[in-house]
Amino acid sequence: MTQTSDTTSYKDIKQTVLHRIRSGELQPDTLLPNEQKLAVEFSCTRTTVNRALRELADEGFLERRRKAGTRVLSAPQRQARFTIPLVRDEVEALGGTYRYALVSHETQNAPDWLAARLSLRPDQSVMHVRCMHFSGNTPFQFEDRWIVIDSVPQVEQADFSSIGPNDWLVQTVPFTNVELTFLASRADASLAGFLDVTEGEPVFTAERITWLQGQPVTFAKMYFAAGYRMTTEF
Amino acid sequence: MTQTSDTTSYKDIKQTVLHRIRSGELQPDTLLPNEQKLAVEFSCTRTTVNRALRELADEGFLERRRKAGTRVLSAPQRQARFTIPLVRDEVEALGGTYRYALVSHETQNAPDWLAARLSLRPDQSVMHVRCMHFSGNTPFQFEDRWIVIDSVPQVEQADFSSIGPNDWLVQTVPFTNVELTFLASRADASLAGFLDVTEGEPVFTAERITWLQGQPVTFAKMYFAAGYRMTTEF
DNA sequence: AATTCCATTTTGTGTAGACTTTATCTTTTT
DNA sequence: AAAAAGATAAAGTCTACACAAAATGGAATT
Repeated sequence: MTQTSDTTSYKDIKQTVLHRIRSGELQPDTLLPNEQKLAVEFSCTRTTVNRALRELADEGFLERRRKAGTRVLSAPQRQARFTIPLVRDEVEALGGTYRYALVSHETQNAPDWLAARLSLRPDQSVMHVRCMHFSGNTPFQFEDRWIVIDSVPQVEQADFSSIGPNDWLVQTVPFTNVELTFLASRADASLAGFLDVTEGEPVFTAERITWLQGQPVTFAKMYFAAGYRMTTEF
Repeated sequence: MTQTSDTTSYKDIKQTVLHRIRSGELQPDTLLPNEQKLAVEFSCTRTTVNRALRELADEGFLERRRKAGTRVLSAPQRQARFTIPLVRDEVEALGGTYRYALVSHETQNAPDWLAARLSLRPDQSVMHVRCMHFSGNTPFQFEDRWIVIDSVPQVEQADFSSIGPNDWLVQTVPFTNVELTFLASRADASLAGFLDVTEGEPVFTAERITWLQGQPVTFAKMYFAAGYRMTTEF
């Protein structure tokens, strides 16, 4: 179907099975025929069927268990996949010109709440960086970030006046584990000033904790300008 | 490594390659050896290497192009996977007792903004349902939903006094396409009453548009109680 | 100098078959 | 009846090989 070729591809099978689910031909909780039988039906090998069903299971449509078989999930575990863009990319994708400005940075002992959050010893020192991201001259995001110096000692040589701490970290410790949280917070006087909104306004906020092989690397709060919407399709 | 067997599995290869990336042995933008060579290195077939690299590319670590080869992504396209839970499950996972209450429902012509949003004809009628989700006696979420009757005619027989519109829709048209948006909004007087917060407070809000094979099915705004946090790890 | 064309390399995907792992079901034993 | 043991079915994964598709880099042509 998809290609001009005459063989049945795993993509064809995915599409067909998905169609059967959506049309109601395959009811939720129904058991599918086993791979062997589907292979006969689609006149292809079991390998091909396996890949199709495996991917559909990955995508949250099916549940597969050895010996038990493959069944249609009744409450589809649909998963949204957010691709978290870098601020620069996001601004540019929206047609703006990206501009970065450092607000402040200083090294200090980890405040208690941060030490607790990241499981730091109370004496560990962190670099506190605050900065702004603009789209043209419009505030886009205010970033409030702490970086654990023991985890990234090079940070003491970093020059955050020209490069944002996020960009710097992505370049320096690119592959990390992340805990991401979205919430709505309230603009206090200071934040209202940075984002050019009225004090008390709702602000879409993302918190991000980053770990490198079990070591806490950074905690960031990102406050987005009024009207910001984080959207995804799936 | 993972198993007791003596063959190299695609999981071993994934782990090894990922480790080489994290440790800096494979720098961003570096080209990996081709599948043939890796197969020799890991003494397995190219098929096995292919699966490992394909999955790592899926997960956003690598970029693969025919003829060009496989390279480490410099700005890892890490994707957050949010599993969107049903409200009931979410409340129960947090240790609460789920309770549902219908606030209002009525059939009407689609308001202009909704017709525009969902590409409806101005005369198409929709069912407007408002309801509350509680954790014990604490407000958890206020749901404001429109359902396109032409797309789901059965909705006219549905009894939303006992079952939530989301649960009903999941049962009725389980497999759909979704556009999901997160934002921060401001509690107006009515919403403040429902969620038991002060008027003007920030409210974490999710909007969800659902399509069934190109047909708009439903638009929902979900307003979460104060302090709500949507978290994911990846 | 630019463009078109083509060979080659690399990933993408299919076939055929084997062995492995796990969970379920059945049977047997307690 | 309950618990333990064993048979078996289904998915999971690997090997070995083949051909397809894409895109790149260089050669040929304009």
